[in-house]
Amino acid sequence: MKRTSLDDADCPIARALDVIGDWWSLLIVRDAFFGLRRFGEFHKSLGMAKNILTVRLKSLVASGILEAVPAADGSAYREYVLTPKGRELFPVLVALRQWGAKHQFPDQPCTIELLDREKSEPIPPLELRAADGRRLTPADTMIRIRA
Amino acid sequence: MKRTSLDDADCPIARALDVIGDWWSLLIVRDAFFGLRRFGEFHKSLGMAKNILTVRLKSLVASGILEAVPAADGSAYREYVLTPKGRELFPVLVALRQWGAKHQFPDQPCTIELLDREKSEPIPPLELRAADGRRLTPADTMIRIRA
DNA sequence: GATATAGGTTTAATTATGAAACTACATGGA
DNA sequence: TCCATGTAGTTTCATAATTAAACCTATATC
Repeated sequence: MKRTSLDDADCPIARALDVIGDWWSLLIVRDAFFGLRRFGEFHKSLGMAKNILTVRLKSLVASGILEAVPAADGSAYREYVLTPKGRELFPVLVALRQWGAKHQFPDQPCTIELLDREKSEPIPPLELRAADGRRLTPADTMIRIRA
Repeated sequence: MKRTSLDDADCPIARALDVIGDWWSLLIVRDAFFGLRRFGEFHKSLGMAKNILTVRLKSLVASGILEAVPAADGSAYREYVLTPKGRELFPVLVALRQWGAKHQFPDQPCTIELLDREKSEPIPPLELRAADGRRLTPADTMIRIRA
């Protein structure tokens, strides 16, 4: 009666969620994008129990999303940094951010904005586009199962 | 000692995950995009325990992601369909799908493809672009907290 | 009306999460 | 050097969530 594993599912969404589909992992990744590297930094930022932070960090390292490296300041501690695989989660975070900002702030608007650093202006919503550049709605897409 | 709630966090990612950040919710939404509507359809597709399917459906309805409507075939049963808010999760699912397909199929490539229906060709990776169309990497972005 | 199916609820066992205490090691200061 | 403090965890125990299976009721089918 274990938590059902999705790591052998055919669906890439299921496999992705098997690795990062819990309450904390993507928040750790978010903080890693924000520049946090140390156990204590994550702990303070997220306010989560230390034992489960330990488990999550180990899991993210095991999944190849984070890498544990010697501390940059020369101290004997470790630091956790995003791997290329982890950095490629950026669109997932942006999509979640945009959805959350639009739909989960019913009273006053969200005060945290993602900006284009060069122009200091907000980043427009992610759009799904076809190879030829056409904007696509969900209905414009379909699933194909390759033999 | 309840599960820590993130629904009052300032961060839109945290608020989004508070609603859909569990193992099953996004898979239910995925199936809803695929056209599934009935309790039994979700149950069969996902293979999850029925009681927690009940809880998740209720939660998704309460969050305004799904809506419970009378069955389309005139029977007395209910069906669960995506609301506009739920349909706007599409970029999240696409981002997860693309990441999972790229990184979670180490042996043989993923056999499930998302296609542009009109051309029957694969949909290219989501890209983050500035208002002026420049492609943005994570390093090209920054967070601003509005006063 | 009898039977089967859909859509749940209930129950009990297992697993995950959480808070706090505890430990080991590193660092900094007197 | 010695002590105090900080970092990074681990351990323990209580609580909450997930699971599987049995059960239940209303609906649909014959």
